[in-house]
This record gives sequence, structure tokens and C-alpha cells, in this order.
Amino acid sequence: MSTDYTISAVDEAISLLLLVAQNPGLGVTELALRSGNTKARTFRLLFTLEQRRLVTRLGKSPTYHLDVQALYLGVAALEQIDLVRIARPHLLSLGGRCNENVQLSVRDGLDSVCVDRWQSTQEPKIKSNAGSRRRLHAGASCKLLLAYAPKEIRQAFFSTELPRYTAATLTHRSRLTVEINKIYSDGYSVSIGEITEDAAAIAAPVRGKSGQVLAALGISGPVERIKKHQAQLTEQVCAAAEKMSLALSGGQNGDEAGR
Amino acid sequence: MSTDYTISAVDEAISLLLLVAQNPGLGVTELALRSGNTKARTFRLLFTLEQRRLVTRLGKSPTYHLDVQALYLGVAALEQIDLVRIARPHLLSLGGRCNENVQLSVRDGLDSVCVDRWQSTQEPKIKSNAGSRRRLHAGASCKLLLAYAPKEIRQAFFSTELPRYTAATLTHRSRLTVEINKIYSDGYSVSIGEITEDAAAIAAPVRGKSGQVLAALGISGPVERIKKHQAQLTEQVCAAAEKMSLALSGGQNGDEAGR
DNA sequence: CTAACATTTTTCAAACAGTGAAACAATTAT
DNA sequence: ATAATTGTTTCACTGTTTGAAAAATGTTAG
Repeated sequence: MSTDYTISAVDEAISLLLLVAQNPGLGVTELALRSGNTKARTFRLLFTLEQRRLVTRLGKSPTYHLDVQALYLGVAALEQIDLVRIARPHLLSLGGRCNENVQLSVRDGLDSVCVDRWQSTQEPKIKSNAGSRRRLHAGASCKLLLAYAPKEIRQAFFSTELPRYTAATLTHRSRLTVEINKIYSDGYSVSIGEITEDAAAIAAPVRGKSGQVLAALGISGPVERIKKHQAQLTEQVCAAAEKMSLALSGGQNGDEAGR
Repeated sequence: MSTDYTISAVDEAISLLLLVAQNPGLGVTELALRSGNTKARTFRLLFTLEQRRLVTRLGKSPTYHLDVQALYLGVAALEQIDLVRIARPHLLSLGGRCNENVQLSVRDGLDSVCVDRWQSTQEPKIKSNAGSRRRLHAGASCKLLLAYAPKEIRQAFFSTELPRYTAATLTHRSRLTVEINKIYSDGYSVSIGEITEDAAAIAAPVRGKSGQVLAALGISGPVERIKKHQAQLTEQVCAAAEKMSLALSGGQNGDEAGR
């Protein structure tokens, strides 16, 4: 069908950028190793990213981190991606009412990525860091995105090795399949201590105009707090996700002119 | 002298990405024109960006927009950039107290870019969109960043043409110099209707460990509302900026990369 | 509906940008 | 101190990227 126009240098640069996003604080050698490139190539790709302030280096033996241009892209994207622009008020409102961490995540290949977030002010806090990009098998939002993913994706996913984080992590295909079917029929997803022992989460699907699942709206916090109000929280998350879906369907669609 | 290791394909891809960020809704031809590249190159660069979900295309004659990977980078960057991670709570608190738009901006070359933001819930709202990246001469935050920029930058800046947005826009080198000196001695910056007639803003510098200006904290809203509480708002913005500076100095690591 | 037009997608040979390998320099560990 | 690790630079070759222009697709006008 269509030819592949991918420009490898750009593609590798993006891989590297995402690698830095997920693993800040690594040096050239380590990044080269993990990305499977030579040091020289990695060095020059990073050099280019650095010039444009997508990444920056700290320390004398430099370690790479994201820089302000990455933030700028995020801020700009907030305004032009309908999903987030429309969902955001509902997300903030849900967060304010429950005062627990709230995230909006979408599937990207076999990963779930967090695209918006509200942080709780309550103690104890759950470290929601490093959770912005994860494999799809663990956590309420992830499992939900897996449950609603196309068959091809689910199949591809099942042929990969699933890392275990805690005793509760579902790492076997059979158990995960059962769980996914349950999520699909329930219309929401629950996770208790699947990623870290002390954290629990509840997630519901956000749907687009034609009913397709665009994102997962998830709420998370310490196991006890979540369990205590589980019924109520589930209801609130589902209601908020519904509202988002409605707003996304009702709203406008396409054209911005500009000239 | 350090050699230039820039990889041009990657560099152009980033230019293009920023171009899309600033001008969503353009097609290949228009983007090629504005970026000064051939259609074919532009097409393939965009194709690569699209595969990685940094941009997406809408409509049948495709128009490009930022996609979720850009959001993800922003979310990830929020966690690893000290400036924003530390400043954020103060920014949100200032926003909550004043209920006006609040932005945190940094200088990138001859532009100011917004790296974090809080939006007012009051009516009338000021359209703060499209304002995430601007030339340095107009607006409170921009002028402030210009005032505290290194000499080389200011000189480079003055040799460029300055677009006029309203009657109040300072487009002449002499008047702008006077204004900049005033800002420098006052320690804060005010703008009334310089970008759009009906908007006003106040900004104060956020400083790092060694006193260098890292960012501008700005508050903005309709001219009347801002003018009415100008003294009080100025005080609040300056106080919040001070708090940020303190938090940034008190905290850990203060290493900046050189050239 | 068909024709003229505009914009996007594809192809291809040529050229030069990007690459790996390996030397060199700087840092950190012993 | 010296050794080991990590970051930086150089260079010749090659294969990826490139511009130009042709094909396909979409859009507007008659």
C-alpha cells in the first residue's frame, strides 16, 4: 500500500527524546545502549535536541533531562487537541470534588500515556511520577485501554513479556483476559496495588462521537482511601467520563480557517 | 571552537513541529512555504512526526495539528524541570487568589514561551490562546524577559523588525529602551493593551540561586479589572515571584549547562 | 457532469548529510 | 597516583535524504 516515508534520523531523535522523558538523568553511553545506537549518533542526536531546548544537560558528566521546549509543546497541544481541551474542565472538577489524583490517559501503541493530570493535595500522597507512560497490563487506566483496544493490538500485546511489579500484577494471559472481559462488560476498571502495593485506582472510558474509546479517565490514591469510598468514586469517575464523552460528541468538529 | 553537530533533518523536523504548534491547521504546501523547504521534504518530515503521534492531520485535505505525544512530553517535562515543578504550586495559588490568568514564561532565543499557565474562571475572559510563543517587545512578561536578557540578546533583538499589534505597542527602539530601563529599576513590568486593546498584564521576575532571572511570572486580564486592582495585583505577583525564587534557591541542585 | 485547478502523494537518480569506528579528552573510581 | 569509565572529536565511506517533476487525489467552476 503506502510507502514508508520515515526519516530515520528524525525517528531516532524522537525515540531518544521519549527515552529521556521516561528516564531522565542518564548519560550518553547509557542512552546509546538503551536506544541501540552508537555513542556518536546518540551524541549528535542529543546535541541537536539540546540546541532546540527540548533536552538539557545537568552536571559535569552530563545527564539529560527534558527542557522548556517540551513544556511549550505541551502547553500548545493543550489548546489544539480537542480531547484534552474539552475534557480538561471536567477533569479538574472531578479532581476538586474527590481530592484524589486524576489522570487522563490514551493508548499509544502498546503503552498508555498520560496526557493530562490533576494532583491531590491530601496526605499521604501517592507518587504518581514515572507513571506517565506504561505498559498496558497494570493499573486501572491501562487495563481499561487494553480492554477497549482493537483485536490486533491486544494480540500483539499478549505476545510480549509482562513485567511484574507487585503480587497483584496480572502477568498471565489467561487471568488478564478474564479481567479484560469483566472490564468490558462492567464499563469501568479497578486496580488495587497492581503497580505499587499502596496505590489503588478506578478508571472509566471516555468516548468520541461514534462511540469509540478515546481515553481512560482514572482516579488514584492510597488503597484504604480508595476502598473506603469505592462505590461513590466509581460513580463519580463514570459520571465525569460520561460528561466528557457527551461534550466531545456534542461539540464542533473540524475546520479552522486562518489564512 | 566547538564544532557543530547539528543533524539538519532533525533540526528541520523540530522547526516544523514548532511551526505546527504556532499555526495549527495548515497543510503541507503552506508549511513548506513558511519553513522554506520543498514540499517533498516537508511532507516526509511531517510523515515521520505523524507516525510518532507528535502531529496529526484532520480533514480530507489534511491540516496538521499537535497530537498526544506533544502532550505527553509536556506532562513528563512538568515533573523533571525544577523551575516548573517548584514554581507550579505558587502559580496555582496566585491564580486561585486573584482569579485572573496567570502564566510562567521563559525566554527562548528572541521569543518568550509560556511553560505553565492557570486560567481564570471570571468573565469576561481574555483569549490567552496563541499567546504561548511571542516576540519579546510586547506584553508585560515579554518586556520583562527582554529587560533582564543578556546584552547580546538585546542587541540582536533590536536589529529585528518589531510588529505592531495595537496603538500601544512599543515598536521603536528608543521608547522600548526607556521602558526596559524602567522595568529594570522597578523590578516589575506593566502592559496595557499592547497586544490586544482590551487586555492588560503585570509581570515580575523569577530568579535562580545566583540571582539570574529564569522566568517571568505574569498575570493578565481585561484592562478595567487589572487597572482597578493594579497596586494590589502588582504586590501579589511580586510576592509570588519572590516565593518562587526563594523555593528555587532553597531547593537542591543549581547546575546550569554552559555553552 | 466534465473541465480546470490546487494540493497531496509517489517516484527516482544524484549528492552529500549522516554514519560507525576508533582515537582522544575529560571525569570518576580505586 | 593510576585505572576505568564516560564524553567528545575526527574522518572516510555509504546509503539515506533530497529536489524536481510526474501521478494521484481532492476541490472548485462552468
